[in-house]
Amino acid sequence: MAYLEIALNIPENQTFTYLDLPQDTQKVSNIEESAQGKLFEEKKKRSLVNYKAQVGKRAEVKFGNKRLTGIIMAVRDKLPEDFNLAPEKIRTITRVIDSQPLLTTELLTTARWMSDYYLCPIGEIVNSMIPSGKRETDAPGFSFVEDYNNRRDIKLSEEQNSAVEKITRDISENKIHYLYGKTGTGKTEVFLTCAEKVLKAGKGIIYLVPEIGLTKQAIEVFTERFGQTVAVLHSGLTASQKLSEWNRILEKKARIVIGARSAVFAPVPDLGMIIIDEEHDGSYKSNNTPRYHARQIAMYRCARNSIPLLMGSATPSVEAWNSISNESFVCHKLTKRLAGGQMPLIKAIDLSQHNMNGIAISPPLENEIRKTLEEKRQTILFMNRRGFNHFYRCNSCGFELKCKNCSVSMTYHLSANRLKCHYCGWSVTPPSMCPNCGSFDTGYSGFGTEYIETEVRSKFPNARVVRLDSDNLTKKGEFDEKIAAFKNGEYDILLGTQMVAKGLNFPNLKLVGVILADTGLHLPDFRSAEKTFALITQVAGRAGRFFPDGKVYVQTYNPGSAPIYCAVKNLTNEFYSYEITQRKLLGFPPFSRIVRLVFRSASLQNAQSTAEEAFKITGEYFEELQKKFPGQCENVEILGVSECPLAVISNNYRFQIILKSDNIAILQKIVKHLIYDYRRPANVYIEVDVDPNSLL
DNA sequence: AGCACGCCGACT
DNA sequence: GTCGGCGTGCTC
Repeated sequence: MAYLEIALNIPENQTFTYLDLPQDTQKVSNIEESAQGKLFEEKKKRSLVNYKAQVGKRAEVKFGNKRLTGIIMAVRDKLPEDFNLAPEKIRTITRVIDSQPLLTTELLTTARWMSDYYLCPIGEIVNSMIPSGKRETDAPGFSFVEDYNNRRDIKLSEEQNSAVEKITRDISENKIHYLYGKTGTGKTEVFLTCAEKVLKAGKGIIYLVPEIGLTKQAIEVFTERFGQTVAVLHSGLTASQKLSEWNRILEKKARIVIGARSAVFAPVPDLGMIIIDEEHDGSYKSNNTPRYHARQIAMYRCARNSIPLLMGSATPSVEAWNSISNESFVCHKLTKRLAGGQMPLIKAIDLSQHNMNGIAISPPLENEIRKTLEEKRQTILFMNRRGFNHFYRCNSCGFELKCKNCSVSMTYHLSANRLKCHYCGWSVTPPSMCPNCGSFDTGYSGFGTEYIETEVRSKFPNARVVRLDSDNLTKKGEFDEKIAAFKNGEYDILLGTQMVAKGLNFPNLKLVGVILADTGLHLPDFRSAEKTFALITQVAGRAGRFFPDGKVYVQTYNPGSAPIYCAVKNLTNEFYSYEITQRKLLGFPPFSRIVRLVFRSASLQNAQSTAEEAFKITGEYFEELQKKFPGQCENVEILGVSECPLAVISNNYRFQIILKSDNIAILQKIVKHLIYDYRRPANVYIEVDVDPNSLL
């Protein structure tokens, strides 16, 4: 009799023990499968086939009175010594689903590490790794370009060649390489050539792109280059299609996996390299449990497999820039623009110099749009995130009120008529007189996207306007359709959020307008400057690449703020050294580590009181640890309880506690104690976010 | 996560 | 007197 340890997708930090089915009901060998022929196929369709139990396969079990699918974590012939459940309670599994393990031992090791690091039950981890497909299908997820011989001969520049040479010099060494170069300097070609070399050495590759970067064109580039050996994992695939791609990878039929965040779990045998394109992109961080960062997982897998990790971006994350500076990443620079494109004219429009009462488009931008329309060329207007918050601002001097403790913008709360810091909870009554210049002309800033659309349509009644944001994109493929239509010249003005900022080339585009660069800047979030800088720089880079006579207009109330000034003037080094100094000063990553706890509930009282109880528990446990391990817990800060900047999301009230330290292990220990040894009220959900990407 | 069990308010 | 609210606890 074999006992199976099974991880189920439930929010409990434990596995469950089941009995394996008796041997004679198992269909083990392939010979048997083919001999049984039709009968086997029929049974397979009706999900009646059972396979030999093995670690990494899925098993169907009865749990309580429902059917669940779990992952086999261990197969044992005896119960463990410390097993303290009545043996008669152990049930027998319904069946083993897979003929071959879906999770390799390498991935199971990664899963256990993730469970510890991200403080998430192992069952939830392994279930987030595998595609949720129930049955395999033969339908491919995309169409192949059949011809291998079709490959164009691409000549690399000297810079590109030298980068490839250095990166692939030793591919059995765990080095982290960073390919830094502005848009248009040919990073993709370096990535592809490195991938090709690793492939030739008989090893597999994972190539990660941001969610919105995984477009039809991107997939075409890959399949054209590598043909059948490419597997694509993207959100457009059905669960079964994902599963069949997964199996092609396991069987080594596909050796290059391209995909968004979750493709970092691809079960590539003999993995030889992981490549992360657009490393700075926020979509690499998962926004639900487990809240992992694909870069972190990639680092772990590469270290364990002793293989290189290759990342690249024109606007590295501040963490990455810091690692480049202190030489823990090996940097390779690309400086020459290949297609001869040039930086477009970038101009900041200081909104405090214009009467912006009730309008979002300043006269200079309006004039430029008009000119562009007259020339029968196209305009893109970028709106940042929906303006959800209001910030105190002086209309005379542009002064904005920031928290004295945290240096983040204070958010106005109408109900309490107070300005609050969402980071530490400190609050003040809004001053009627500007503390900077004494003016009484103070107010609150913030735009809505619908409002801007209305304004554009009324200012340019004859222009054909299309809006692209995640709110109005419900149907799959609608994004591609609208983009294609704009490219075709069916529209004159494209209104979009950041999703339009990347990887798009429009031959007839002339003008790019950023409606309000400050929106991002004002978010009470330590990454807001970095994000603002990256957005403007990326927009400008794309623009210059595809339309040499193009113009980029950046509207702002803070033309002098570091991220906006540096982005507009193309002062990259200056921006990063400024931002790194700021982070050091305020003790933010990469100079500290953060774990964020969010308590959400439909009941405000429950959310708040649970957060306060948790605050007490973590505080007490921290004191205990201090006594037990003196000297190790010097730099721990527990901040809270405060309302989240996004205080209500889909009718759930949100409160947060922020734990900060330079020692992540201590924070993990404290939070582990809270979430696994304390029973929260059932109607309060605790989000645990290790290394949060934002504090909203 | 679901789902059952169990103890207090408004109704045929 | 019941029907049903959702708070607490368990599932191998």
